Amino acid sequence: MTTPPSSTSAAGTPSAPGPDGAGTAGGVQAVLRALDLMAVLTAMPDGIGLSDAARRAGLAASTAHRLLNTLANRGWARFDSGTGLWQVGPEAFVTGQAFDPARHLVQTARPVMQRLMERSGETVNLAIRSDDRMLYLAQVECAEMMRAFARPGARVPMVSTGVGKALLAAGSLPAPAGTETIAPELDRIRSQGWALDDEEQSVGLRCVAAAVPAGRAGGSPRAAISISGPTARISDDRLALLGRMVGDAAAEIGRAL
Amino acid sequence: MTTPPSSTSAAGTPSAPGPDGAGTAGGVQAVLRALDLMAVLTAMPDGIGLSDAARRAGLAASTAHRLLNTLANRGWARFDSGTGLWQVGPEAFVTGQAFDPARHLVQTARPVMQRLMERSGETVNLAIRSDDRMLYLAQVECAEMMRAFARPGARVPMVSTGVGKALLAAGSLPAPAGTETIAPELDRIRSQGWALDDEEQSVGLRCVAAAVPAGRAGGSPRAAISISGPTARISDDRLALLGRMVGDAAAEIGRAL
DNA sequence: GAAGACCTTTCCATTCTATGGAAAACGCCG
DNA sequence: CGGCGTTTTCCATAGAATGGAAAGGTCTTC
Repeated sequence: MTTPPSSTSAAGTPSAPGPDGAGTAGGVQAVLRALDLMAVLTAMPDGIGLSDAARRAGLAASTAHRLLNTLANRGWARFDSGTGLWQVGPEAFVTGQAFDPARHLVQTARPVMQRLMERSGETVNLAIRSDDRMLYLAQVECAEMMRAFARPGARVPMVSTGVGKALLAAGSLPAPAGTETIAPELDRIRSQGWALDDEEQSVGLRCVAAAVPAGRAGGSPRAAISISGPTARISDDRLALLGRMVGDAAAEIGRAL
Repeated sequence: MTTPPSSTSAAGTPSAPGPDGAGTAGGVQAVLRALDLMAVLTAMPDGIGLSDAARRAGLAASTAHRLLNTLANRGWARFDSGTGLWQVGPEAFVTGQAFDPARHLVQTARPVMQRLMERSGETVNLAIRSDDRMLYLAQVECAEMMRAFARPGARVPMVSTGVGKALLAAGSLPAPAGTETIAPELDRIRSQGWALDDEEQSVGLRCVAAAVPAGRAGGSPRAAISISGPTARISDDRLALLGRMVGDAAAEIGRAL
């Protein structure tokens, strides 16, 4: 059940949730602080010490200590007694897997991505829009070890990446700041069917991308896939071929949805 | 559960009172409640209404409303205005990807898993121990559409699954309750090099599994991989062959770590 | 079409809870 | 050993979270 326009199970359709208390900016303070600590742990996947984490989150050490222990009690953070550092815990992974696009999209896209990787010989990525950036959901790496830059979970700007531009050209709304500056390029993308990121995101790295058509007709695309590799391999004379391949794969994923 | 910083004080002070306030059981109440709500969202990946979520978390509707909005402000929950339901948000996915084993283990294991899937023709899973259960981290699905039962993020008992028994046989500690009852089977697993789950976890589903040797010598294994498929295809006369394949693949992953 | 049922959202006085400073345990290095 | 940075505990206070009640919606039923 993807998006039935108006049919709801039983409840009255609520409007968008607004901030609850005008006095409490953003919500419940203790929860916001705990989430900020989780963000700190996310930024330091190898672990971080208590006082360091407290500093980065702008908290007193005793407060950070209490909050981290609270998070650990539910498995969202964990204390590595070997290194003496705090890390993201297993529950965060479990819950992250329940993020809807990660379940459905990745599930159906991965086989197609795998075949695309085999045919093109390059790493293939899947991303969706999240706010004004692109969020990488999955990756199928090519054999050529060429440390990719965007791991799943990473976010990148829309206007400087293949996946982002492909989605913008397909009419993703609202248009983020800076879209105007690449309007001509978006036109070209629409006519040729694929987008190019020519070392704009990472030096030496080129990406060829295409938007995944929305499952339901009339819907606007939410995801895009890309082939990425060193400029040496993604050469000018291969662009058209790779563009066709990524476009076909994107269409195939769209059909499978 | 994770190990909170230990205060293993063998020295002088007689530690009378409970740690960090006997009044605050488990930690900061508001945070615990918010995490409970996240667990509710995790259990209902397709979304859940506010009052339903409040009921399941044992909270007043107004409290749940406030906490969900707080979570949404940081992107951990999201309100789908189409369905009027609350879901896990993108930040949970981002943070979940920072869970250490998901980064390293999956990264290095996936190519090997892919090859194992191609050679065996069956779905391949990777799991680690989390508390007293096995947590599935990654999956490489076979072409034969055979809806697998364990998606990444799912947790299963150790004593009734291939991956769990393989890890127990390899000496994972502490031994969970019920280990004694399968002691003979563990002996067999050790001698033959692979474990079998014969429809114990899911009817009609057989798994052949092996533990991934620890990266560092002397360390105890933390992960295991399995081949799983319908009993019809994982037939008795293929068991030995599949067992050898999964054992070889596990060894290869261990070497690559 | 009006009443009813149910869910969501806002508001606010009260109470309980989170807070952070201080000091105590701990570990490290010179 | 003595000093320093860190982690951990404790506690009085301030302030934040709480939940009941009521308002605002939507869909159903009669």
